[in-house]
Amino acid sequence: MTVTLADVAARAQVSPATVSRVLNGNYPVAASTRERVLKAVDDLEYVLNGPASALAAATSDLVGILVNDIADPFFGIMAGAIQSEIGGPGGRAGGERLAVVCNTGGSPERELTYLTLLQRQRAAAVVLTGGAIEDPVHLAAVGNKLRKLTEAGTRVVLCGRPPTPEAIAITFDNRGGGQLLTEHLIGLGHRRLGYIAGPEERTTTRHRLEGHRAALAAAGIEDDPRWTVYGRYDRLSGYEATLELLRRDPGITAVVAANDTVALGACAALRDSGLRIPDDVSVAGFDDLPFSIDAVPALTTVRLPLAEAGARAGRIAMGREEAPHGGIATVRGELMVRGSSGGPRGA
Amino acid sequence: MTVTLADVAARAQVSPATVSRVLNGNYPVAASTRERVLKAVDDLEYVLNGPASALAAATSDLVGILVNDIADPFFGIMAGAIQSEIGGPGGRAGGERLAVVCNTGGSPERELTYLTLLQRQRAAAVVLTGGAIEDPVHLAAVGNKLRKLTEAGTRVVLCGRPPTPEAIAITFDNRGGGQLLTEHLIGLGHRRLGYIAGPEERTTTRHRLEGHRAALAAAGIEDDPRWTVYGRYDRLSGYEATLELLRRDPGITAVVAANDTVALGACAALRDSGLRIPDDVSVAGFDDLPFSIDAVPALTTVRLPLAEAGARAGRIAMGREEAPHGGIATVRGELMVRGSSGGPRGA
DNA sequence: CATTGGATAGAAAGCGCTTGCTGTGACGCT
DNA sequence: AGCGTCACAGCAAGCGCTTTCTATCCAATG
Repeated sequence: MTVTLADVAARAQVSPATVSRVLNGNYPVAASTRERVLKAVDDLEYVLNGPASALAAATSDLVGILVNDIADPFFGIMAGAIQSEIGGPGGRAGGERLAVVCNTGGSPERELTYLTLLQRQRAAAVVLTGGAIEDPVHLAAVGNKLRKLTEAGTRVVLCGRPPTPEAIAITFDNRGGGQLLTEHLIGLGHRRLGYIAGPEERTTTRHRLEGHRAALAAAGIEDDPRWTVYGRYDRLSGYEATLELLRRDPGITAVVAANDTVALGACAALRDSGLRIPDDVSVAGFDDLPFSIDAVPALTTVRLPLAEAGARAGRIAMGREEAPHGGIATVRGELMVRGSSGGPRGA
Repeated sequence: MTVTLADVAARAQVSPATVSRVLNGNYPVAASTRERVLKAVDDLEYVLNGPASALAAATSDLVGILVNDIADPFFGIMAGAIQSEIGGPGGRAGGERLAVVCNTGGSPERELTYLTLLQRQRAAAVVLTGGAIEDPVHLAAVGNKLRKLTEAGTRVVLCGRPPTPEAIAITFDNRGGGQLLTEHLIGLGHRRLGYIAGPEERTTTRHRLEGHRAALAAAGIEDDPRWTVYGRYDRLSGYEATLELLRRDPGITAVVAANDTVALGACAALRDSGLRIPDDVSVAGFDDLPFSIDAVPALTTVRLPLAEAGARAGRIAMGREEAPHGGIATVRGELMVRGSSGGPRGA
């Protein structure tokens, strides 16, 4: 029924070994033989059996990419960039690799399960994106898995994740970015800044918030606890948190959001509350996703080089680029000042 | 070095066959034996060898998802929904499956290569999303591949793609949606409507445009060829096409875009041209992606139930839902009237 | 002309798992 | 008591490929 290597070998009048070598191209095969084999492959429409060759060769051409939410462009952009570099069809690399994008939904258990699944498939490499969860138990479990994977020959790279001892990391300077943003707002004259944070247990959330607070501290502004609201990384969360901030202190003149999506929710809440942006309240986001420039007014935010970071992580995962010195590369964000931020009301 | 089934068997004092049966749970094993085996698995931190079992069982637990652009939420949303249904970790289904998201970038060759790669992996199922390319040669090649896959036991489902004889299809009524949208605009009094189409060779482009023209025809409006510009499904394309439309006929009072992303570009171009939306020119999108509601004014568009369609496709692919009658289910879009559309200038 | 060695091709031993078929006791039936 | 029936467990034959080692051929060398 299905065509096997042996069938091709028979048709080309060579041994299976030779066919295998033609297909893998890592052993001298006479040109005439090669052609005969290739012709037979073509005639028979032969398709290699992936599992069988993975078993025999003890490696597969699968590359895992773990993301929190595939529907979020933040992850989509990174995943796309990683994939373009791992040498799938159309990529520049040699062998044809299959990217396995795994959607963890931010759940620690799923993250672990997916890592096990990838280990089971003997993945060639794994790239984990997005912030980590700061639960020591989970962190240890992930670390353990990553070590196992590495030992089994799987290359592990973190992209936009805090570094761990177990893997090479391309990490974003969320702290610095947060600081930049808040400094900008303070520079405009703002003194009462609301902050909409992400989920409390995520590293990304903490780092961005730390940057924000560092900027406040540097300017000698006391951070009123009422000015910080935790939420999720989605639009609705931004909407609700903004209403909450307004309730707690109607006097805030700026809202800093955990990311652009949250910022859009904040804008909507402000508008619905009859406030103008930036005349009454300034808004800032984070990430500079493509849609941020289309908000009205366009969002002031911190641009993260998502595609570049993903591409680099992909190349490192494929061994086509050297790992950064010390195994860690920190990528800075760039402040994008746009229409959503301005001087405070009455300034 | 690596732990194998045999090691587990030895430790649990049973045969490898028994271990395999415990792990697959499709053969009676005494409770006491099972426990012993499970304990051994745990002690040894055994991880099944995916390729080996795929080879032996002649099926894998990989499910392919083909998308045009993973960074585009349109595809991200569908991919996420499909994945949540195929029973990966956290999904409701039984076995743990790995979703392989393949980014074709809209390229026909890559599409074919990925299908071959999935065939090679003996994927359990494949879901193709997004519009197809209307090149007969390519269509035939894809059809051929799909037939091969089906014959090999891979379930093939199309999601948001025009039906083909080779597969079950959940398809969007792009034509009807396009018509709805333009009817709405005509109803508001518009008579000079610019249309920014997607790439000319895509089915989605053609269907939406056909709907638009049908609405025009029904209202007795002659479609001036100058009013249609082809482009890509991205923001820049919308921006440039809008300027082009304005150049060709400054008198247009509405712009219908191929999708929401294009519509945002159109809005930007109009704004940059000093035109107000919808006072001077109305704008309409398509898809109702999450950001569309955050545009200012919010985008009038056609909502496509991306997540529902994806979920359904996923369930069908997993054999957990019956295929629709005749193998084709058509999903309609819903007109979402929002702020970006209004009566024409001077009405 | 015998010898050496490079270039190819083949034989065969697995890779680690699944599964059809074959035991083997224990149980219940007549 | 005798025998068919179950419920489990094990044996062993692959699944289709890779790769080491070996065999062969032929040109080049002394």
